Amino acid sequence: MPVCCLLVSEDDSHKPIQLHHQRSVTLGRGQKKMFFFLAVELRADCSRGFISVKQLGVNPTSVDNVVVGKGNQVIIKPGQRLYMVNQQYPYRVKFTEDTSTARSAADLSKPSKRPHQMSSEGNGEKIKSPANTTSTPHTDHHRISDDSPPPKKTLPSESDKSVNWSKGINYFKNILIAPNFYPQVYKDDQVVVIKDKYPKAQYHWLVLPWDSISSLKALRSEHVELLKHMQRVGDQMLQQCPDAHKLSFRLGYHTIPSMSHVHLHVISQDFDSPCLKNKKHWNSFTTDYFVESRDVIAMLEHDGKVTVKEGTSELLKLPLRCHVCHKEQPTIPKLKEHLKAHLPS
DNA sequence: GTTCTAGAAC
DNA sequence: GTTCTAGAAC
Repeated sequence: MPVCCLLVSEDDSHKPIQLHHQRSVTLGRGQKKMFFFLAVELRADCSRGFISVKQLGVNPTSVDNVVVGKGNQVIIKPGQRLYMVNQQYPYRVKFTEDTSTARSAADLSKPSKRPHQMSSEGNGEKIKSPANTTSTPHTDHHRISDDSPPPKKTLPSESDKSVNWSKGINYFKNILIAPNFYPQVYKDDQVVVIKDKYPKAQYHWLVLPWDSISSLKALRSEHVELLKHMQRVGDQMLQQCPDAHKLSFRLGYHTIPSMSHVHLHVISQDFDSPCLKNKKHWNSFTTDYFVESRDVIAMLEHDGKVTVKEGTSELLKLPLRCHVCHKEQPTIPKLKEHLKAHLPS
């Protein structure tokens, strides 16, 4: 077969993917089962000049304006545009005899590849953010975007209806497939940073590893470097935060997170947010329910694991106490009124 | 994780 | 009467 089929990334995020005649290639099917939702199966027919596209996972795939849908298969011909992950990654089909610029699709479907790499290569890739497209002077190849404080009210979204926040996989699914509502402010080959959908302070980011770690209990010595990296990335968020000089921040973990995917909270200590509504919210950030990132790392280095004291969940029921002056407050509204006194002028 | 709401607290 | 919380439902 003299003709070669190429899937060309329109945003030039990587070299064209070469597809061989009648040989199925699955993109986005990583080592981790949780990423199966991203998978798309491609099979080129070089003699007839089309690629059949089958959406295996829930990752919204579309050809031009037509959504493929999970389990469905469509044909894409030269001139048509294939989108993966909610119109994020556009591709065009090209049939050519020149294979010099192509990168074998086999490379992309290796099990060790993480799914977000299906669109680009290397560490610290840039992130498209509709909110802000300026680069920061702090990094050469990382783009950190949208450093404005969170809006007082969050926008409703279609995807919210399908969110089950208690399951890490769904949380991840939404981070990846609905980037407009879960803006990725940074990502590299190890982690992704998003703004907390329901920020409990003026600045509240989550640093999530691509590789799923269910809870602090699952952490082992081998995770030390990842956790250190997460903390560095968290610190980097502060470097580009315009209010970092006047606000204080804490970086840490909830000992018993409701979301089953280890994530580092980077949160300013003003706790000035309409999303902070109840005792559980407050105590989860101001009691020992919240453990400092450095303490988790130290524990892991020292003991090879992280132990959570029994009865930690009871801390969430403690009376409301100001984290600055430790004065007890009777209700959330009173606490919020009190906190204003500690805000920087 | 959030939203909703009955009933406790005031 | 209103405000606020806590627990069920999602």
